[in-house]
Amino acid sequence: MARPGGRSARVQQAVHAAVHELEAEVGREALTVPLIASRAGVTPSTVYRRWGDLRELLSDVAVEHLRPEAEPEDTGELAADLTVWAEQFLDEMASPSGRAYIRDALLGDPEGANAGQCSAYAAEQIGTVLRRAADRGEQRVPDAETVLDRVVAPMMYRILFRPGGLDADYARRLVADCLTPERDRR
Amino acid sequence: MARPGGRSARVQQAVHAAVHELEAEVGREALTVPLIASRAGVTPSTVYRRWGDLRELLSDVAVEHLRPEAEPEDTGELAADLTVWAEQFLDEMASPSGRAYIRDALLGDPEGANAGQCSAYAAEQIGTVLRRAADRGEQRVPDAETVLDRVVAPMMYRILFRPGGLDADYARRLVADCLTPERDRR
DNA sequence: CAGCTAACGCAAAAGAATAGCTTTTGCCCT
DNA sequence: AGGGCAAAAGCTATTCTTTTGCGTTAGCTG
Repeated sequence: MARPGGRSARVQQAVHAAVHELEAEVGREALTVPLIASRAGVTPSTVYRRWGDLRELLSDVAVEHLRPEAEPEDTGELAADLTVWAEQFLDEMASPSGRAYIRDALLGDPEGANAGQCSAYAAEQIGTVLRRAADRGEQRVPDAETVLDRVVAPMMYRILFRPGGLDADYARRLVADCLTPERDRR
Repeated sequence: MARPGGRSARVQQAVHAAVHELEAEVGREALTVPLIASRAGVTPSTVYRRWGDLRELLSDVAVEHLRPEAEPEDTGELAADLTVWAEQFLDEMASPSGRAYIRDALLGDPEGANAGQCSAYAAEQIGTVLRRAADRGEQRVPDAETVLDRVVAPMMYRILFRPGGLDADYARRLVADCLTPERDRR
């Protein structure tokens, strides 16, 4: 955006707020650009020009919803920190609204910038957990890439491609397997 | 569908064929229901009634594209079989058209049936590879779930959420790590 | 072969998206 | 401060998509 301040900023905020309100009032399926624009006190053409289409707008909004609200909990031990974080992550992402936001974020975003942001959020939180562990002097702290591959990716894959059968125990198993590489599998 | 044979089947095939043709001719972005319907020799309302909207239709077509065309190669050894398969899988899925099909399949499919089908295709191919290995009497053959979690899921996650930086070497590493669980990580 | 009904065609109407042009409003420069 | 430039929003007409109601066709069943 060439003009971050003033009217542009107000319009962006009004439109995002309108999406939030209308999502709650009429449901995601019933959202349309004219409806959102009218609620935001803006003309539809403004929305089309700024966002291109409804999908891209919803993609933007979805990324906001997916931003973590707090720092990961600090229990004093890596395994517990990661487990708690993974359980909560899975819980949020696998819920109906979480799945809807993920899909929206992926969808209206051919370049992958919004999707990349989602991954960056997770990477950031994991980085925090791992850094704490390293600062405490814990041994065998994996790197963030490994945790993304071994914990986050399987959860996301199942959320997107294999609906059903996801629970906190699965998250715990992934974390445990990730932290104990010598464990034998059949 | 209550009437699998006759006209219904012909319409379905004509519409799918029209999508294929037009994808090649005008590009995915330019596809519209009226355009597809006219090419298929059908009225738009028929398409809307059968598929609901464009996204669901494209989701159906995408799943067809994602169906594997051949059995996995048989090299006589599990590690090589899996490596070859993963390399090819990543290559196809990470390509621009592969990514587009994945997104389409996920998108127009609130129930997740089409997405589940994609995962089932991969599981089937992996199952074939693992079964061969077991029949040969190889030791330490993982189960299909493990391969999905450790090989397929990370590739898919990166394709969807972290564009860029994907190559055959990554696929090889995932397979190797999956087959040698005692390997130490930092 | 006769009846039933799902599925399609047709056409009208509602709604959404686009494009051209005008107006407003930040922002920068003197 | 004031003036000029250009980005962004408003307005409106037009096009295209989507929905809907009703009549027709054509598989399926007895």
